[in-house]
Amino acid sequence: MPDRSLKTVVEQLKAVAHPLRLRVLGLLAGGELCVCQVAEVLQVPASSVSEALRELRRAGFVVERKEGRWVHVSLAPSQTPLVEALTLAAAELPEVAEDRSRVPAVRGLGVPAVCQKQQP
Amino acid sequence: MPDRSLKTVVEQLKAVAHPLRLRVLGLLAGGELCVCQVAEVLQVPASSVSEALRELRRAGFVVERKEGRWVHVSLAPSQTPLVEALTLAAAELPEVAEDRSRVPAVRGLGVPAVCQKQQP
DNA sequence: ACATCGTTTCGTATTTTTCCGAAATTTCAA
DNA sequence: TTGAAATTTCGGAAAAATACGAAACGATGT
Repeated sequence: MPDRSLKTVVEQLKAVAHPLRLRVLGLLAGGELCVCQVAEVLQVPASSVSEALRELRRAGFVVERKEGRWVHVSLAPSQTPLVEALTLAAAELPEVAEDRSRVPAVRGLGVPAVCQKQQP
Repeated sequence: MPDRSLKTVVEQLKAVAHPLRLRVLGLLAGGELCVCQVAEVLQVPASSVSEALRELRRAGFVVERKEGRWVHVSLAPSQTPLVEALTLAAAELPEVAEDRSRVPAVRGLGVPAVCQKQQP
C-alpha cells in the first residue's frame, strides 16, 4: 500500500519540483535508459544526473537495474494517481519533447559508444 | 491558455511542495474560506497563512475575493490537469481530512467571531 | 594486477527557503 | 478622527537546497 501521508506527498513533490529532475522523469517516460544516455541526452554532468536519480528513486518515481558497470533506470511501475499525473505532466513538457527527440540517435549508437564520448 | 513550460510547472510544484501550503490547498478544496478561518482551523500564525496564500496565488492555485476587511480565498477555476491532480491529492490527505473536520464549527461561528478569538 | 570506464559520493561555496514576531497597511465603526 | 480588527509586508537568523569538480568506488578486460 503506497503511503499518502502529508510528509510523503511533500517529499514526492519536492523531488519533482526541480528542472533537471522533472526533465529526467519526463525522459524516462519514453522508456528505460542508462545513466550515461541520460547525461548525454540532457548535456549535463554525470554527477548531477546521478544525484537527480537518487532523489527520484528515494521518492519512488524510478527504479534501477544494474547490468555490469551500467545502471539502467526506468519508471517504477504501478504508482499512486498523483505520481502518474506528475509523470504524465513531465512527459508532456515541451522541453522534454525536445530532449526526447535526441534519444533515438543516442540509442542507435549503443551504450558504450555514448558513454565513451562523454569526456572529450 | 495555461502555460505548461518547464519553468512554470516547476514553480507550481514548488508552491505545493510544502506542508502548510499543501494543507491550505486541500482545505480550500472544501470551499471558500476567509483567511482568519484558515488560520484558526490550521492553528497557525496569520502571517504564515498569508505567505502560504501568496505563493499559492502566484502559482495560480487560488484566487482571492476581498469583502471589507476580510479576504476570502478559494480554488482558482478551470485548471490544467496537473493542477487538478495536485488539488485532488491535497484534498485526500488524511491530515487535511482532520483539518476539514474543524471547518463546520468555525463556519458556524461566522467570520467576525472566529477572527476575534485569534489573539487571546 | 593494472588501467579504464560508468557511476556515486564528497566537499563546499553559494543561493534559496523557511518561520514567525514586529511593524505597516487598509478598512470599518464609533 | 481615533481605535481596533484583518491582513500583508518586513527583518533576519537558521535550515535546506543547489551545482559541479574531485575523489572514491565497483566492475571489466587485458
